[in-house]
Amino acid sequence: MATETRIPQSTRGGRTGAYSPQDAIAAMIDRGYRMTAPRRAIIAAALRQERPFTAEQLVADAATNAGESGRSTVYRTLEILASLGVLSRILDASGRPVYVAGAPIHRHHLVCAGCGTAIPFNACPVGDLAATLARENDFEVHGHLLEIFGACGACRAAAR
Amino acid sequence: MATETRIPQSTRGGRTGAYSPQDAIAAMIDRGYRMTAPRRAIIAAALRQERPFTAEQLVADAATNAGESGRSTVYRTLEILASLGVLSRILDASGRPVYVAGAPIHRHHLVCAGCGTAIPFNACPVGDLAATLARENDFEVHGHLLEIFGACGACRAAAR
DNA sequence: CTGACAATTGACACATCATCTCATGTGAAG
DNA sequence: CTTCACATGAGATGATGTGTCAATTGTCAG
Repeated sequence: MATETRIPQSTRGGRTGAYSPQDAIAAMIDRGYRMTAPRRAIIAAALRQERPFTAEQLVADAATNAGESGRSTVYRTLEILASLGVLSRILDASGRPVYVAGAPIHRHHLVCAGCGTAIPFNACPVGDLAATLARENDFEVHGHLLEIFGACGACRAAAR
Repeated sequence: MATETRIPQSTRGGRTGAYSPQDAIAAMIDRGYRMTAPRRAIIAAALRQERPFTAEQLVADAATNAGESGRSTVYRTLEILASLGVLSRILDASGRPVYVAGAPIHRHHLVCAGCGTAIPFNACPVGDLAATLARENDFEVHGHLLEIFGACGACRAAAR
């Protein structure tokens, strides 16, 4: 069975809800996935990132810092990690999909157009509005995406 | 000169703020763009769409229903139309960019995952929150994107 | 009306991102 | 240790998008 939701035990990365590689590995085994060398390398590389990253970036990173994982394997593993909540797949300011560590509880971020940093926030102003709109438009709401774009302090300073 | 904002005169399509081909052509000429046969065909094809469409779909549509416009021309013209507010470029439920008729006043949409229809809405619950988050995170807000995903009535009915 | 010039076109090359296939490799259960 | 289903990864394929440049064409001045 093991259908329970996995809660990461350690948050020593300082990020709320962040998984350690061990947590991620445990979560994968828990779901019946085999633990292979490429997967370990990809998990390590993914959780090593400090900023949102594209799948293609991780292909390159895993190639240099780990033992050459194939593109297919990287894409597949990222997909699995996203499905487990270890990573979330969000959109950057250009609408391109990027991965970021952490569970996609809300997919709400402040996204810096300069450096790509996505600062998550929990306040959700959408709930009531979504319910109202759903009623008015005969629409069944499944989820929502709120991304606030702009420039972080560091990037504004660098621009000067 | 002619820096005034163009307001579409006709809304007979029934959609709020929709441009007619004539409006779109006038807006382009107004900005100094030349009116060519391919552009007329692309405008007509774009405004004929009843649902959000990708650039590639319009390449195909313009090829069959109009006189074969090149891919480059279609992409360039859609970009111009988006810059004029005739179309907006939004993201579908998969994060892929699609075009939809109308000005992107807020980029707020109810997006149906089934048929891709994007129902725009104007209520914006983000303003105060964005200001607060900006202050707390030393972040300069440039804009935001709010997309509520789900299923429209027609698609729910079709599913049954 | 007509010529001239600059905007525009579109075929094509190229780049990026992502998915699929399938022969080969390997983790892990027994 | 054997077995086999799961996993890998090289390469093909395809979708999307950008850049180039010679040929074409809209528009304006005269």
